[in-house]
Amino acid sequence: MDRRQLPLSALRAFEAAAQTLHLGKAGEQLGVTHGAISHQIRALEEQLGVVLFSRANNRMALTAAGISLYDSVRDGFDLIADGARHLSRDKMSGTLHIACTQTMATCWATKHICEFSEHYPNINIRVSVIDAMQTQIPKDIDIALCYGKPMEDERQLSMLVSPPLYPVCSPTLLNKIGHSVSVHRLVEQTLIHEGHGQWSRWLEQYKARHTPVKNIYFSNTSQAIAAASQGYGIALANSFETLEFIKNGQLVHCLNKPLDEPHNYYILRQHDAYLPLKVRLFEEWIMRALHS
Amino acid sequence: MDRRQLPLSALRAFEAAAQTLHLGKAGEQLGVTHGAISHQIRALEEQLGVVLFSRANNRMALTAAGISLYDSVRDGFDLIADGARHLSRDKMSGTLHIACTQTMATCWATKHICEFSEHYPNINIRVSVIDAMQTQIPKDIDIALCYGKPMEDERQLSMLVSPPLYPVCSPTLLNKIGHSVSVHRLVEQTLIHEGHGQWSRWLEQYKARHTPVKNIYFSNTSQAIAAASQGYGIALANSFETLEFIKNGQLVHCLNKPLDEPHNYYILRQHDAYLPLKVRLFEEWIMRALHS
DNA sequence: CATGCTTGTTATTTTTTCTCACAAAATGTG
DNA sequence: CACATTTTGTGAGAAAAAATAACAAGCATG
Repeated sequence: MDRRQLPLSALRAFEAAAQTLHLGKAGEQLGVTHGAISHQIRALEEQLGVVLFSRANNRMALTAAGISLYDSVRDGFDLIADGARHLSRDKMSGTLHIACTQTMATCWATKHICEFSEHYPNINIRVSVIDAMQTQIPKDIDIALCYGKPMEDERQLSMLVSPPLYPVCSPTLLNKIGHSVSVHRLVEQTLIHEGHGQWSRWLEQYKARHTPVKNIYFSNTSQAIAAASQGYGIALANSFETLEFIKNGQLVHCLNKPLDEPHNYYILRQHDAYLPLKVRLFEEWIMRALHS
Repeated sequence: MDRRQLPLSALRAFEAAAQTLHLGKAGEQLGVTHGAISHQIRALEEQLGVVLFSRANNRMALTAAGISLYDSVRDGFDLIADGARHLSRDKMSGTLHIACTQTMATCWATKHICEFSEHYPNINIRVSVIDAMQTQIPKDIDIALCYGKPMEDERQLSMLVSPPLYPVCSPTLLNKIGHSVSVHRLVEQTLIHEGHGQWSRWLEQYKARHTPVKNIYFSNTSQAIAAASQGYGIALANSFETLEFIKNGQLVHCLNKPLDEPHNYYILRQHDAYLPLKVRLFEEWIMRALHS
């Protein structure tokens, strides 16, 4: 029996008949007459070359082959019906456990997580903070938004965005230091670090031999950005992290010299063959947000 | 999505499209044009109220909902196709391990086992001997033919035949003792026992107070029958056990007084939810043999 | 033995599905 | 950039499949 020419309607009729063992009731289930069921079953038996029912004594009973086929068909249709049932937006439920870095939760992801939550009102969202540069995620996390060096792992879906880091500061500070500042003038300002050594690489990339005059170190980027937005110095951050601040006028790019970042935003998921729909939906949501 | 009105044709078209991500190729798989697939998918999306493909850039890609549905549909159809594939007689293979008592193998079951084997030439048969009155069967036995008191167990299928035991002897012996022999005359002959104390119950049922004159004891019924057929005395046996001997003229009923037997022929199977088709087929074969 | 229930069958009608032809949009190519 | 090619979408009509209605036949039950 070729997969591509399964007599599906006949199999559905057979299923109903096998369940009820009564052509009339089977027809009622499917909203047709007993004749329709009879036709379908006859055609099915002919096509398979196997007798599925014994019709002795005016009563239907499954043959061994019929029982065997019924097992398969019932379970197959159950699988399909369950799959179809859970597709519609209002029927989706359960909790989606998302994890992301502190910085992402503060700067970029919140907006998209909240919009996702509004769009799928019956999915409960729980957000946990994890460290950046994650390679494995805890068992209770469905999906994680990470930032770091791309890993080769099938569970890991690279988001293919590697936004460059720009020096940013408050507009006030930019006015003070002047708009067409040189690399050498820039590094005379307070540099706000966020723990990943990115300023060193930026300075190296732009051949800034000068040791920076003053440095402030934070443990994560959102703190660094907050400090920069309040005028305390110049931070290095990418457009995802600074998007809202720049829109609000709290931050500006103070030099058009990006750090080419080998780091990436990526998604980590549990390694399940059957990824739950809610996980796939969130992934799709994030991907769409990134590419628009 | 109600189980009884799944749009099966549309789901099959969807499956092909999801696999190929190309309406033309999907149509080719199913032997239709791309237009047919397009119609079906459109109808499916409308009925489910869910977008299954993103059609941006002249290229099809599954949405999250589409992936989820595809998982279900693919596996569901696989299940059904596999079930249908294994139905036809010449495609069945593997080994069926049957067990029965020594007596059954000698007297009754052999014929049916061999005819079954001829009818399903690709199923290998292995027959093992087990003790009668079995309540559990070894793990490597697929199905067992037993004889004993009916047990209440879901794995046990009573065959509902409880054939009465008749006194039988060779025709020569019957001529010697006379055709219209009384119970009291009968028990003056050599009684051939087979280890289950059935003669005692027969004598009790027919109020034969006389202690039988001579007794021979065998450990199983086939030995007792062989002895009786060779004229050594009178055995008690049922029609299943004596069928061939009576047909051949080696044995005759020597008195029309049956022992009402509380024992039964029954079938024991492994307790699997999915009983393999070959097991069901053999069971069906035996049941049909019994009721015809 | 008659009545009711169940399955089977045939001709016909209804519904579904498919095709064909063309449209629209995007991609790749010279 | 124009043009051929590829791919999906669509609508009317054709083809195919499925369902119906009405009746036949077999069996069971009372």
